[in-house]
Amino acid sequence: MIAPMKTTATSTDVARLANVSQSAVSRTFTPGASVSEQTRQRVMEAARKLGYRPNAHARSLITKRSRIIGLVLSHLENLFYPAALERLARRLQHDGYHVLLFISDNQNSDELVQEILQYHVDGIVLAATTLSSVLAQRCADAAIPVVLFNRVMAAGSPATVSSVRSDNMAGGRLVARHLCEAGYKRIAYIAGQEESSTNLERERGFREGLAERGQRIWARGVGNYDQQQAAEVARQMFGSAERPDSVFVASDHMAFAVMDVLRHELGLRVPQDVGLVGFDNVPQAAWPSYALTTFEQPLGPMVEATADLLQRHLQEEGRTRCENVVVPGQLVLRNTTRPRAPPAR
Amino acid sequence: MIAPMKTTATSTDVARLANVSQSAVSRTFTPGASVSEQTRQRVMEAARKLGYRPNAHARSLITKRSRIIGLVLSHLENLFYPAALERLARRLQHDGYHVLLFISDNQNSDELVQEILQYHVDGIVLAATTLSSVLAQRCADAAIPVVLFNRVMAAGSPATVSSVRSDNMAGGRLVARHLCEAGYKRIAYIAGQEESSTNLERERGFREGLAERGQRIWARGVGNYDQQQAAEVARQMFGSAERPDSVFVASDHMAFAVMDVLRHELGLRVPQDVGLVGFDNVPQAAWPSYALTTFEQPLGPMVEATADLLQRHLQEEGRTRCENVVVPGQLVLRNTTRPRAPPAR
DNA sequence: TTGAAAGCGCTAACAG
DNA sequence: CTGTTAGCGCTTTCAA
Repeated sequence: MIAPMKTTATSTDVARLANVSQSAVSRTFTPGASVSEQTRQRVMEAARKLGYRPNAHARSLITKRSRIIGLVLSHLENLFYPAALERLARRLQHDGYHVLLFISDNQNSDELVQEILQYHVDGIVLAATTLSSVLAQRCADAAIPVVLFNRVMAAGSPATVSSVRSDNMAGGRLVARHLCEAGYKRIAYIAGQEESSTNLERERGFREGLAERGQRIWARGVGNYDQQQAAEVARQMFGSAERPDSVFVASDHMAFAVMDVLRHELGLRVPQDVGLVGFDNVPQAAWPSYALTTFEQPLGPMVEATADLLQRHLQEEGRTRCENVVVPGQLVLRNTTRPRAPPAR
Repeated sequence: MIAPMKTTATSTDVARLANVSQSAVSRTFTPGASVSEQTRQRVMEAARKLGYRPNAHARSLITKRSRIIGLVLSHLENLFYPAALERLARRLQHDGYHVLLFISDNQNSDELVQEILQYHVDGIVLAATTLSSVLAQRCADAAIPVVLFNRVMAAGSPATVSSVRSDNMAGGRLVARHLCEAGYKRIAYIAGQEESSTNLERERGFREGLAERGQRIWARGVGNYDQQQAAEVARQMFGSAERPDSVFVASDHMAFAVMDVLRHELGLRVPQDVGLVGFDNVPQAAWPSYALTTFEQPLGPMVEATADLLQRHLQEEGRTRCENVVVPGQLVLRNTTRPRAPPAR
């Protein structure tokens, strides 16, 4: 109905049209500022006519808050991350924040930090298992709130940043118990990125769980959270007659590749010949073709915790003790492991 | 080695420390500005000491370019989108741009436009099959370059925005030919979102391809690009004895759900009992458990085209004719359809 | 409640 | 090549 405006209107334009001061315009668009209903109306009217919206850059220049959260990711093939990304972005958007995306390859972390800092983001979420801890530290040094998603700082790091993760240790332990109770005897482990906190914790819990039952890891390989590598490991590990009778794979994403090698390359049946357990419970784990038994990392609670942590850091302006949130997860039993006991009748 | 700076240094600080003017600092950080090697060194030195980086907001306030691209997505479950997201973000990041993410639910498109506009993004990529055209139009009206990814404007829209898509029509046609040549006789179609341009084009091409061979769609259902709905359609469609002998599903994502229903709920064999073809060629289509025959939408070229289009719009400051890029794709034959002809011996 | 004035951190003329 | 000056669009004292 109205001709598209070629140029963006400024608060000055609106003020002029509404016959008020620039401050009045500003106040109208500042929740909780004191403006009379009358001026507010006039300003809104003028703003509508001009298609005016406050310029976020000008605003953040003076308020020193950009309402932007930097989100650093590395690889999105593991479906856990896109899912997390979507939920987090939704949640932050709901709170009036927006996500600025950074893809990292784990190299050039210095450069990346500089880029992030330029935008004066209000907070940073590091969601990449494989990201170096120095990146986190750099960001924290710049006095901006950092929360690690699905990982913690490497042991020995100054560790001044918050984190959210699921209970990887407990998860590993539960998987071990489940496998033992199902009667598996030659239990293998396929690791993710070896030095990542997720892998370290999962493997530790797994070993402990096995030890409880007087067992230990019968064979071990490293998949680095990569499908190709995991598949290769599976070929080697299950290629000989003296093969494991079950395997815990450190992520669902790798587990799918392993299962495909088992079934389609080696002709082994899952779970009859080999029991298989993953970790994450990504949507695909529920797809009937896989029906993967796995430990669930509860995305909803993890994202909520992340957003909450961020909010708290933002409000408390600096002095907030960093926190390490651990959200509980659960084992989801599907069809890739034998049931716990033989049918009772 | 140096104590973490609590507060961010400004160009003024750097100028003072380096004993130069503020402009000298600015020039040092502006590629292609004229600064003597000497001053440049001194500025860099001072900047390093202070941990200085130009403030992106202040910069964009005056340059009127934010080097931010708004990316609007709706649902990320369809793996085509996370993959696109990652590549696009990488590419833009490489060019010195960054992606600000917006998740849309197709409602409140007005509000969303306002939010986007606040950030004065340099360009917008709309990557959601199901997004309303009015959103696109609004953005275009604000005189900011918009490129539609994997879709075009609805017919009848003012259509002043560029787009990148694969050759959906040709894809549909190829699928039809392939199915006919493989000898299928009762060929079904499961649609995506009915009014989306992707679905319209794919279905049209499909119908034409069938017509060429004197065939027509034998049964039809609507899955709305959703797995649940697609599964439900499959149950109905293949539940009776008079069932189709093959089906073209408008996206891989739906096709996986359909295949699982076929195999695991209805006990039908693919491809022996039912031939199945998808669209997209997402990574999962290559997983051996699915080995889905599908039409590939070539992500690399599509993303390149999107970035190029954006670049061109940005450089040509306004007057650029809008362009509709169609990148060619190809049929990827896997194991969900019978081979073209029976074995020759 | 309102307006005038100052200034956030930066770049872009314009002289020199 | 360099510094001075003005001002991007906004919020925020401070007085009225």
